[in-house]
Amino acid sequence: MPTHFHGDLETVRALSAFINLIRASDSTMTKTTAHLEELGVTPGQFAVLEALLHLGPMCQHTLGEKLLRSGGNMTLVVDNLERHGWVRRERQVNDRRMIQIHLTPKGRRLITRVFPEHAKMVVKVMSKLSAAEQEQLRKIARKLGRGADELCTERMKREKEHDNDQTE
Amino acid sequence: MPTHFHGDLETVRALSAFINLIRASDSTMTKTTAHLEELGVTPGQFAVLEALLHLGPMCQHTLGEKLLRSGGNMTLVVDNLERHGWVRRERQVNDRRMIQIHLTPKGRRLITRVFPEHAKMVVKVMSKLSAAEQEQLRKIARKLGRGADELCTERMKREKEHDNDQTE
DNA sequence: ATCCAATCGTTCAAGCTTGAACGATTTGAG
DNA sequence: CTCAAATCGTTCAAGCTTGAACGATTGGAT
Repeated sequence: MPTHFHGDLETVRALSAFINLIRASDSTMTKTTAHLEELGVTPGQFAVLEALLHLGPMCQHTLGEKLLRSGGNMTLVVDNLERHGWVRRERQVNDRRMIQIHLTPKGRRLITRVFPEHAKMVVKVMSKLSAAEQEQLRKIARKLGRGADELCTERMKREKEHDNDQTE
Repeated sequence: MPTHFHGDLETVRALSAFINLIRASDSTMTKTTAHLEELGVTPGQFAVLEALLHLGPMCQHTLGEKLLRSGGNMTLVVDNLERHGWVRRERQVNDRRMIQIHLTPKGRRLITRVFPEHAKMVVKVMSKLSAAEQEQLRKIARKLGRGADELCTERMKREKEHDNDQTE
């Protein structure tokens, strides 16, 4: 969608980059997760399984941070994964607040089989870009994502200090 | 999240670009829509109001295409916007299947007031990138988005032909 | 003129996502 | 040690999103 907004150059530039970023993300995500549907695996579930496969067992909170999802969401997704028998919860003995999530053999078999298909689909979608463009995209997107996250944490820090100022 | 996946160079490159794209989109979207919350405007509602402001009245189906949302979703979002008195439905006389969505004066006042704040936030988030980087991002993301959409329509076309082959 | 296919909006069930409130557990300051 | 604050997972209400099924309407082929 072209931005039919007329304003100063800086704003138009930022809005154009933004809208194209969002739409590219939307389209590629939809495209690359379409094949999961028939397996009864949701994108959220796939993301958890993939993280567990490539990063190893971890507690739900860490999982939520990695995947940018809320705690409540992680509980639900892990519930569903557990119901399918793809992961198991293991209460930590040294800190009983944490519950580490492990792939079951069944879950490992699933994600090991499904991930290559996913990777193939990503390669196919990305092949619309040259290798150099993919590299540029990676660098720029990484920089942008980091920046946005920093803005969020900065704002949270400010609000926290502001709260402290008020309560003192 | 680093991809701890080890495979051939092409796959690693595509996956790295992909994951950073998704995360950048997620983070910037979250950041730039945070201020809408306090107004009782959801991101989906904001998107519709903005489209109506900058592109003019249009029917729900077109709206769904522009915003990459399903028809059922558009019905719900327009319902909620109508409930707030921000838009009105107008049945077309020449084709009674279509319903054109118009901004009400109240809705126009709202989006006219809110959009600049949104734009300011986008500029702020994007300012982590140089002007040249923003331009590169726009071009690459646009190319990628187009490519992914084409893949989708191609697949739909193939499936359609396949259906025809079967029914014939 | 008739009828079939396509288009558009609605409805519904299912699932995802979030934020807030809550209980259990741990940590650290005094 | 003691207790307040922080951390972690759970629960819940609310809202978003989709796909499929459905009725209304239109266009085109015969």
